Amino acid sequence: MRMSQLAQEAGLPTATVKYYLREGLLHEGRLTSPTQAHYDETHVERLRLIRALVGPAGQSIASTRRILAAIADPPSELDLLGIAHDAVTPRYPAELPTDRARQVVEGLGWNSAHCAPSTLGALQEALDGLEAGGFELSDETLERYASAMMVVAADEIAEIPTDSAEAAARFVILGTVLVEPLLLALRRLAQQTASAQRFSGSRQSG
Amino acid sequence: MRMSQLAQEAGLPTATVKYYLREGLLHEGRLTSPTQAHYDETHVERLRLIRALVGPAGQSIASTRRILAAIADPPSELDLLGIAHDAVTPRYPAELPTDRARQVVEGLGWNSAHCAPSTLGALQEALDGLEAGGFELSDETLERYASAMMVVAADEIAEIPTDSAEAAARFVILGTVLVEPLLLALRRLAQQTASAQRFSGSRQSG
DNA sequence: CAATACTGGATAGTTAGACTATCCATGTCA
DNA sequence: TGACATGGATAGTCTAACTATCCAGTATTG
Repeated sequence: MRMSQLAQEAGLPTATVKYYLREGLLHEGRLTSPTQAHYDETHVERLRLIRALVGPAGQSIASTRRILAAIADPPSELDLLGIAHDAVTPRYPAELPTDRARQVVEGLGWNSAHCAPSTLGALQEALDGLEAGGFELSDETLERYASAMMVVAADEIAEIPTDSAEAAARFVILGTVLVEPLLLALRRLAQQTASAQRFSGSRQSG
Repeated sequence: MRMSQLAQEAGLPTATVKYYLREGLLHEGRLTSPTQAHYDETHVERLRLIRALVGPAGQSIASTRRILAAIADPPSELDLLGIAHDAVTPRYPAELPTDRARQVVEGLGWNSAHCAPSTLGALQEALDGLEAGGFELSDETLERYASAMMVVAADEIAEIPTDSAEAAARFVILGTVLVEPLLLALRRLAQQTASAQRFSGSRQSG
């Protein structure tokens, strides 16, 4: 198919498709002449993936490019997560001390040596944010949250496909990013459900 | 204190403080003359909160304004969550059908009538995103994720302070937003921990 | 085979969001 | 008194993500 049809299939203006081509998010079509190209189903799928990443998953174009690159050139299983997380985690100021984050991680019985610095930075920022908002989480609460997320994470790690490096990379990298909005939506729905139970039934729709 | 000192306490340029004043995020200082004003500790705290919201919590200025307004003018406990979630959830296209989201919620044994439309929209988008990425979550996996988030949510709902409407509003609204980055960070750390366990020990730092 | 429409690629322009800089008529204080 | 700071208004900057225009080169149609 040609570009206008590709754009139509993906529900995007051709100008946007051209933009994604320029930005290297979408692979080139097969040139049939110096000024004409053909696109196929892989382009349609890629566009859908791009939209999912920059839409619900909230990734930037630059981050999406890194994610797609990591999938296309799969790293070894050993540092898959590191690369996935680094591709996705914004840079934190290197001077941000992560003492408290480390302390929390160790307190949970996890080994902070296994944790990427950028992820520890993210935890530190989250803790700082809560503090700025006047929240203090008890250790027990933090532990409950952490074990809840461990349930999710253990599940995900267990389900990493082992048949091919490509499949594993795709699973880990996309799973990292695409499951985030799912979890946040589930949390809110759970809050609404729990709230309805606590305030026994009648709540106005908000 | 005066503006330059306020800005210094918060670690921000005065131009930014002025901007937040203009945008209505920061309450006015007490005028001591037509062109001079005094600020106090509440302004410093407010600035810290604003930075936490627009920083780690990733909220926009407009969303931050809604959040602060909801805290300042606390709604009843009954529709607190609805307002908190609406203040925070981006608008979803109204025509987006949420059939599947409803079905998932009901399948979890929750009552979709207790769920805000915007939150169902968020769930639907998350599910669509996963599908676009070629993921299919089994019902069991979805259930495990949902119950993990219910652990978190039930905890939060149970801890809503009951002494004052202000305290409750602050807890719910800020908790909704500020805990999100915490959960995402914990999930990644849990993944790294689980991964290290699965691949028995030696993983390069990423 | 000429007229027309469309294509891919390059380049420039737009929009929105979040600041940032400049001005200026007061205040303040050494 | 006079240098400097302040609050408020206004305009400018910067980045990200598109969007519009242009143009030479096909494809297509009568």
